[in-house]
Amino acid sequence: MAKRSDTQGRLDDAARAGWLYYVAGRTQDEIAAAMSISRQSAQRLVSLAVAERLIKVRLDHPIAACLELAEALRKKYDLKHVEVVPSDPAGSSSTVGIAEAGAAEIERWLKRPDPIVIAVGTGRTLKAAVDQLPPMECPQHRIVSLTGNIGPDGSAAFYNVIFSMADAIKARHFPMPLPVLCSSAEERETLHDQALVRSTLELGAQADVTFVGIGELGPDGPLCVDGFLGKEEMQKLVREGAAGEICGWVYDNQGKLLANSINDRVASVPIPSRETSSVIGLALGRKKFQAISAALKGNIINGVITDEATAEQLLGR
Amino acid sequence: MAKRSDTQGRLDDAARAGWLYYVAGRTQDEIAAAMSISRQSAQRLVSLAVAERLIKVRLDHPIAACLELAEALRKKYDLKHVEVVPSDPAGSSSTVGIAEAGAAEIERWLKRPDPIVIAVGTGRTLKAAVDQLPPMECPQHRIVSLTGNIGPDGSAAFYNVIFSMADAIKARHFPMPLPVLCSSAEERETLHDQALVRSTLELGAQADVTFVGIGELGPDGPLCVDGFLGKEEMQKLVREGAAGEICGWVYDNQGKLLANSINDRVASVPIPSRETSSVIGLALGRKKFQAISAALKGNIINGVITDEATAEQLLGR
DNA sequence: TTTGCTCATGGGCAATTACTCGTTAAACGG
DNA sequence: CCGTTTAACGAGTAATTGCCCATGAGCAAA
Repeated sequence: MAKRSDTQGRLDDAARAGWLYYVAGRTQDEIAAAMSISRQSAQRLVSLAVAERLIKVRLDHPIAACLELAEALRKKYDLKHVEVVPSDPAGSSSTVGIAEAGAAEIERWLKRPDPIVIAVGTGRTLKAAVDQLPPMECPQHRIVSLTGNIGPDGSAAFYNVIFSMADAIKARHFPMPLPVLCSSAEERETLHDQALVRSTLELGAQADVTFVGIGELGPDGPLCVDGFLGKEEMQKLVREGAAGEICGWVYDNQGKLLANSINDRVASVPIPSRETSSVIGLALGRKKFQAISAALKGNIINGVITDEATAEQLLGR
Repeated sequence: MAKRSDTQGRLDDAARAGWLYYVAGRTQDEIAAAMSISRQSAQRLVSLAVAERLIKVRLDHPIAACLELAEALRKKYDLKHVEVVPSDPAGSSSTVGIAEAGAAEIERWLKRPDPIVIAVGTGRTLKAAVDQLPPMECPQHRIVSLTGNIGPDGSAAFYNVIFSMADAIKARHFPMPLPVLCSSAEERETLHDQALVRSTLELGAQADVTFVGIGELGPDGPLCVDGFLGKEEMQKLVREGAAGEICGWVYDNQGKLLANSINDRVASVPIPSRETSSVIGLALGRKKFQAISAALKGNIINGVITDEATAEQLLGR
């Protein structure tokens, strides 16, 4: 073994040790014995092989791509939590996979023994996720709704998810006995001054984790479809640069809340602090791309659950 | 997380855990926390991902192919030690690489602090390996030659390697003061009865490790070239099914020693037990393929150092 | 030749991981 | 519906691995 101090020889040894360790599955002790070096040296060679990128690991499973996309998204937007689910090739439903994944994440939070406050927004996607929740007993937690549960016509809004959720998991729940949009900023002030509403507002601010849907704008967006906004108002919003909405809060394509008459009238609880809690958006699909992208850019949310295709769009791939 | 008992979901989890562990480099504790499972379960998932071949490791280094060939050879012939060196594309010399690798392996044994007995055969390949040995101080070991050092013309044989080796490593050495071939079986008995020879024979039987060259037969094989056998005798041997020789012991293509007049006259020490010691053959090249293959099949050697091309031949690739 | 620097080495120790065992829960078959 | 079988789980423990540090060899500049 004439000269082993040269770099090439050392890399050869590193490759050999790395191969024995990762491919052949030997222990570092065995490698050390086989190469007549100390175990510590074997360990150094293995870690050198890793550091020099000689060994490459890949995951042969559909989920692998998702995890990579998730990691890329997490880095790009500095997120606390990202989940990317495989895209349904048929791609018809907007809740395939994401609902299960969202439910799984909600369930992870619910499993915690220490009491937490979970805030939820509204929307079809979130509803689908909550519908996937298994029956549980979580009396230690509290669920608070960020949005009002009174529809534009006075009836209960369909996609207010808090009741389904509370039903499934047996937790104390705090709905917002309000409409989604008030008629004016003054009315909102009055309504928010009510004792019941005020405590809900305070609870919302304490949320440990928040799950929200992300709504796109335009005549087919949920705000219009569910009758909260007329088409004219919607067109005006879009002209003013609105890109999406979360719990009724409308933001532009940089994720900045618009300073306009709509946001002055939104009765929802302010979205909990992204500094102290996780705010996780559930959304996928080409139609919602702009809304998701803007929400991420503006740090309105610091977590996202989406699908492969949308994740790739968000990464500009 | 509706159903997690199904195999698909479990594999997904395994993939996720495997990805987090191997790609993201998280610890199993972190994975367990992230997936809301116990650390033991995380470990099970990671090991499941490995068992199910979900994670694949690849080594980007020329030596990887050699290591794979070595592992395959080791399994095919149940060998104790295999080393495969990259083939020299020019392929002219029969000692390129193999000499260095052989020297490295000899050196590994020499580095051992506990006293061992090293037996050596003869041949050009082995000589080249020994010439690569760095100066060492190994007074604790003993080297014994398996073959005589007297050539057919009464001079010292060229490729008896024990003197070069002893010179380089300063160890006690035990040459065989004999020819390679005796004139008859009776002469061999007489010679082996000498006190000096007898102790060498006994020492050879105790060898902890043996390094031998592998000779091909035919008019260009070492036995003929070095003048130990005439062409007529060689032709007779080949007709009788001889496929190769190690230390003068001639065997057929199944690695069985031939029961003929040549083996009765070979003065060499019997090849040490493959049950209790390592017998490592050094050889490469198309010409020696048959000899190597037969030696491996017949378990005459239980270790081999060769090159990529020869290894592929041996594996029938 | 001496001095100072760098780097590989091996010992020791703490962290991490793998395995075994007894228990529990779920699936299966009668 | 009940007993059997299988698989998964958690706890505990042994094995393995990662990392820090003191040491000494190799080497270049003084």
